[in-house]
Amino acid sequence: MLACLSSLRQRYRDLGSDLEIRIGDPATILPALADRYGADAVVWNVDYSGLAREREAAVRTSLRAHGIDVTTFDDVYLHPPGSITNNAGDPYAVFSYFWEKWTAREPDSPHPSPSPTDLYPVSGPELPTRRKLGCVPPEADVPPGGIEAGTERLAAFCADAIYAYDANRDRPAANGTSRLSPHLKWGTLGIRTVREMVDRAGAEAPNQPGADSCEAFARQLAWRDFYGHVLAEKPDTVSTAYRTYERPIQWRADPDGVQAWKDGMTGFPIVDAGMRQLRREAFMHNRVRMIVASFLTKDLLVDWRTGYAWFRERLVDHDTANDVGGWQWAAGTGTDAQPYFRIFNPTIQGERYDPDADYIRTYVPELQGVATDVIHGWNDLDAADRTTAAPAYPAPILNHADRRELAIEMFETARGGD
DNA sequence: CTTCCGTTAAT
DNA sequence: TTAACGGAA
Repeated sequence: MLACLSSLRQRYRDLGSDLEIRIGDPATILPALADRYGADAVVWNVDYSGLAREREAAVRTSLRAHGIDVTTFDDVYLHPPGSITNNAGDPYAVFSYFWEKWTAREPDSPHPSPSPTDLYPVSGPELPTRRKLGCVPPEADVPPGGIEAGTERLAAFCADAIYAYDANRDRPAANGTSRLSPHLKWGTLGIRTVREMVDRAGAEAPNQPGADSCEAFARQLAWRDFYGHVLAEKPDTVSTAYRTYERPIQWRADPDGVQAWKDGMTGFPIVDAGMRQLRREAFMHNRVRMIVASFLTKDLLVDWRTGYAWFRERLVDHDTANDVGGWQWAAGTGTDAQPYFRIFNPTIQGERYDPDADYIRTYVPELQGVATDVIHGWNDLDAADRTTAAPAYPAPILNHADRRELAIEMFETARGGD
């Protein structure tokens, strides 16, 4: 966020103005600023979460009371929440049909930047420090932020890696994802610009697999729009289940298990690698996000909201709609008709998506010199062999097969069975 | 025009 | 298991 503010401030300075930064209640600060500069109107892009909408309503009321006009734009999504419905006019609860409608719809072109006339010579307080903002995690090694970094990342991705996206996207060691999520979250890339570049890459694709790969990436942009639709339609789903069961799901309290999960000390290598990447980089590969989410909810049997809160605190790309959507999907309380008993096996996931265990070794130093089959077989090794292979790495903290049975039972009970 | 199935497919 | 569709009733 600080890198983004710094980048935006530089843009205004280059134009002979500045960015004025205030911290506090926008319903008080914005009318005061508008008065001070004699502004007729305040303009912003709409945010769609429940809290954001409450905030906006308060700011709007306050500005109107001061006789100041408000204009808002839909800028976050390609197709704004509510704009895509099923044939009955209702919101979609399943992605695949949403995707059909989404692809059939012509997207807007990028909007031109406002022309810089009548800029004021403002001077606000300096950027706050990470420490002053209470940044968590202060130690994380985050990628460069800001408009320039975002533009560079998009250009680099669309020039090359996007053609291998479909082949690499589920291989965390390949690092083949776009890494655009922080820029989409912080607004340092416009979604229409992203879509335009992706479409252009698709049109210029050297072959059919390349074009299909670009479409596979566009599908991820559609997921983002989909979860935006879902959250705007049901803002309560930030804290309550999208799908309700007959009885409340009996999640467990397991503070030790949750701590091991957060620390990357569960003894399931792919889970631990993901959780440590999160601490180290404030980022996690998306395939691994699904694996760790399944582990928390279906192996530790802990409420998805505990996991969501941790992601919200640690992820540089935390986005309410995406993270709530993803967590509820993994927990079996969300959109997309899924058999509730579909539970990830962390060992099989590790073998399938990190076959050479390179991702695991990158983030779990205790396993650095350990053979691939020993890493993937960690669950079945006996204690003596574990100690020999990697004395500092923990034994599995639970039995997946047992927990899988308990998870199924937990959902059977919630459905109203015995 | 509404409701009732059969079909399809699901990060 | 179930949303969504679409043709049949």
